[in-house]
Amino acid sequence: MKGVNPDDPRAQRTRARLKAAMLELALQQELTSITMSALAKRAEVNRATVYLHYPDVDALVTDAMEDAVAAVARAAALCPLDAPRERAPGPLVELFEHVAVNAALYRRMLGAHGSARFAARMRERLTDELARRFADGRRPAGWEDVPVGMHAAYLAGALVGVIAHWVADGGTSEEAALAFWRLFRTGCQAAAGQ
Amino acid sequence: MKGVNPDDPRAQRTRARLKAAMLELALQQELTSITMSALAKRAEVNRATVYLHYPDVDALVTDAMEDAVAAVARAAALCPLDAPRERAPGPLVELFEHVAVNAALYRRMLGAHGSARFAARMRERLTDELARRFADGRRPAGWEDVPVGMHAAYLAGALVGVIAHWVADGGTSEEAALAFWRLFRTGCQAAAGQ
DNA sequence: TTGAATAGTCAACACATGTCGCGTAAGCGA
DNA sequence: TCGCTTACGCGACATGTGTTGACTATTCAA
Repeated sequence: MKGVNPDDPRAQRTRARLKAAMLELALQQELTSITMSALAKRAEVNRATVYLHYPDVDALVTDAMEDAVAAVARAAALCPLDAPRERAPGPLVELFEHVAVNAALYRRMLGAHGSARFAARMRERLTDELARRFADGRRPAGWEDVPVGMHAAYLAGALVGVIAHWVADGGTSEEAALAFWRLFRTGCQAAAGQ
Repeated sequence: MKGVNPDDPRAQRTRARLKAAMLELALQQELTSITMSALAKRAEVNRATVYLHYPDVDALVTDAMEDAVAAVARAAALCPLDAPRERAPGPLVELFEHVAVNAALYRRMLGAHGSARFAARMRERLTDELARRFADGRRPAGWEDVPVGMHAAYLAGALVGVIAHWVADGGTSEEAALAFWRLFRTGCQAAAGQ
């Protein structure tokens, strides 16, 4: 990892091929068994070149999943808080559908042989997105005496926990989205009512 | 990792030395930079011997932290659900105090360069412990239409999320325990009241 | 106390890793 | 188009990894 101009078209192509190769390999084997050598070979890039862009496999994994993480964080922050308890809001359903489509990837990423960096990144993005939203005033009522960061971290962790449990155990995305929404929403409306 | 009798006193001594060496090294450097060679040297054990007990660094990390994980899971399952919202129950406070004492370790374990296996193990233990408790009938009211596993995974993830955020950001264990308890408890009592 | 079972040590192996310096060729500004 | 910059390929190097087989020493049972 020296300095490589990220805007150089050659560098962009190389990174794109490396990320594509990573996603292909991640579908076939555990992350811990994916080597820099195998990545370089599949991406048809010299092994030394990989280190010009990523210091290790984990960094490449995280970058390859960045779009997915951003989509999840955005969807989470878009959920209207006043949706009825019995019907999960659209963005949340779409979030779980996105995870369902890429379930094999998320299972690998969040599993025992997954990526600590990805999991940390996902929690962090979710926490930041929710904290920003709460700071904007759009925060569920009833927890004004809890720091915004804590509240955001609580919900971000809960979402990651439910996703990890769901992709490992199976079930439809509708069930998972509704279960999460009920767990969140009940506390929310109840707190407002007392 | 062939077969080694776990009860053999020689094997027990070796594992104890390896786990101690791991905890020492984990306080000094990132987990990703801890090598089997360094572990073997510090534990005064031959490098080849390490592989008789642990297939990789992550397995050793997880085993070294197993007692801590068990303590956390036990404490979480012991919390009385009817404790007042303004005062976190004893077991929860003790849980956060335990984490505070070992904050440096938890920060490493749950951070970006931490252990996916440890994080997954902790969530899993917490989920199992809570699910067992809920199955025993000691479950917060108001979520009967949510699968027990999902509920347990939600809370386990939330706890891990709060701990990760707290050890990264700082603050007293009392504050953290109370914040978590308020986040959980409000939803809980509110749900029962409607 | 003696002997069988086995955990540990040691040296050595093929392979992966991370990092060089050098040469080539793709990209960009004038 | 020309020339400078630099991403990339290539080969090589020291080090870490995971495994093996032979030897030593600890443990436990007869």
